[in-house]
Amino acid sequence: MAKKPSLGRQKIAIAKIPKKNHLQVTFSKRRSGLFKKASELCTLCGVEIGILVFSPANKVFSFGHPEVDSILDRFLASKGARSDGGGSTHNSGTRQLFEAHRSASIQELNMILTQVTEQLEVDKRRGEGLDKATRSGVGGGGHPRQFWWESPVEEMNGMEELEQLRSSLEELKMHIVGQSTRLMMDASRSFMAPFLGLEYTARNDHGDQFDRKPDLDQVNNAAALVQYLSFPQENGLF
Amino acid sequence: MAKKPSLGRQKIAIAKIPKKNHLQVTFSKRRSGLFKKASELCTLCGVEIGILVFSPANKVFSFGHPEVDSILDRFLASKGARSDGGGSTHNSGTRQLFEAHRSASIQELNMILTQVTEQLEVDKRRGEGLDKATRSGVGGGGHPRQFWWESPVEEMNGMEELEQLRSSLEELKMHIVGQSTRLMMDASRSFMAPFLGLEYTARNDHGDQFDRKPDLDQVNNAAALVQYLSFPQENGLF
DNA sequence: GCCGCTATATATAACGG
DNA sequence: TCCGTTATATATAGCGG
Repeated sequence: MAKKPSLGRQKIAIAKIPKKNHLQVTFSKRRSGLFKKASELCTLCGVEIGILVFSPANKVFSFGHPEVDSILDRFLASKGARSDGGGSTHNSGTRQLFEAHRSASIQELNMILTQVTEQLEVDKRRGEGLDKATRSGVGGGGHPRQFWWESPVEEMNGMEELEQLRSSLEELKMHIVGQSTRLMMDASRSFMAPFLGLEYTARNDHGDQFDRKPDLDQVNNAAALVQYLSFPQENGLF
Repeated sequence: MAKKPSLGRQKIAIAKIPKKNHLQVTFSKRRSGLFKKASELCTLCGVEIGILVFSPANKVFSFGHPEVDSILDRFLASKGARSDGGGSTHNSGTRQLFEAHRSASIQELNMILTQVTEQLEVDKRRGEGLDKATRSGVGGGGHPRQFWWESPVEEMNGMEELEQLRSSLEELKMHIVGQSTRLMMDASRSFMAPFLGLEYTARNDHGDQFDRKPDLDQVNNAAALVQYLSFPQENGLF
C-alpha cells in the first residue's frame, strides 16, 4: 500500500520562484520566519532591529524592535550628532576595531584565495595546453603568441598573471559599480515603498512591532527608505 | 559506549543571554543567519528588503537588496542638496561617497590580490626552468612582449578566444564575489559605528548588499590602491 | 491567503583545536 | 578569537482543507 504522507520539505534552489502562487506562499512563510528570527535575535541579544520588506505586490511589511519609529529616530539622531567631517575622530579604540576588522577580512580573504587559486590553476592549465599546441606548430600559422593565455609558462610569469588577475578584479569592481547604478535606478522606480507613516501596527509576544502598509506612492517614499538604510554611509559626509 | 562527541544543539529559551561571550557568539551567528534568510527571501521572491541592526556594542549592521549606497547616491544627486548648501557642493560630496565606495571595494580586492601574489610567486618559480629554455625564441631581439597588454592591437584577432577567456574570468569573478560576500556577511561584525563617513560594501550571490564602515586609514590606503589598480585597461580585453 | 501536517533541509548551541 | 564538527532544534516545501 503506497503511502504518500508527504514528500516532506524539498530542497529548492535559491533562485526566483517561477510559479506565482508558490512564490506568494513562500514569501509569506519566509517573511514570518525572518521576522521571528529577528525577534529572537532582539530578545536573545538585547539589540535593536528594524526590517523593511516590500512584497511582490508592493506592500510594505516591517518589523521593529522596540518599534520601527524608534529605530528610525535613532538613526536620525546619530546622523544629526555628527556634523563635521570626523576626519580626526579615530582614536585608539577605533584603531582597535580596525585591527579586528582587518584580521577578520583577511580570514575571509584567505578562503577567497583558495577559490581564486583553484580557478587560477584551471586557467594556467589551459594556457599550458595552448602553449603546447602553439609550439608544435599546430596553431602557429605565423601568428606569434599574442595573448597571455597562449604564452608558455615562461612568459606567464607571476607579474603577467598578476596583472591579468588585476584586470579581472578591476572588471569585477566595475561590474559591481555598474550594476549598482542599474539596480539603483530600478529600485527607485519600482520598489522603495514608504517607510514613514506606517499605518497598521501589531506586536508579537516579545513586544516587537510589526507593521504593514498597503501600496503607496513608491517613488516619493523611496527617499525615506533609502535614507534610513543608507544613513550610515552618508554619515560624516553630508 | 559513553557518547560524548557533542551534545549537539541545545534548546535555549528566548530570553536575554546572560553570558556575554555567549551572547556575542550568538549575535554573530544569528545575525548572519538573519541576513542569509533575508537574502534568500529576496532572491526567491524577488522582493526588496532592508535590515538595520544595532549590535550590543552599538555598531550598525545593515543589509540591503539590491543596493543601498548607490541608491542613496543617485537619489541624493537628483533630489538636490542637503544641509551643506549648494548643489555643486553636494555633488562633490556625492562623488566623494562614490569614490569611497569604489575605494573600499578595491581595497578589499587588493587584499585578495596580495594573497594571490604570494601563490603566484610560488607558481612562477616552479615554471622558471621552462621559462629559460624558451625565452630566447620569443620575439627575437629586444624585449619580447613582457606583458600581454603590450601586444599590438592588430594582432588581437582571436576574439573567440578572448571571449572564452572573458567568460572564464567572469566565472572567476563570480567565485570571488560569491565567496567574499558570503563570508563578509559573517564578518560584518562591529566596526566603526557612526564615526566614520565611508562605507564598505560587498555583495553575496544574490546581489544583496552588506555594509559596514571602515576606518579612515583603510580608506586612505584604498585611495592609493585605486591609483595602482587604475592600470591600463585599453587592452581591449576588459 | 491562512492553518495543519509530515518529512527534510537548515540553522545553530556546545565543544574542541 | 576564529574555525570546524556534531547532534539537535527549527524552519519550511509540498499537499490538503
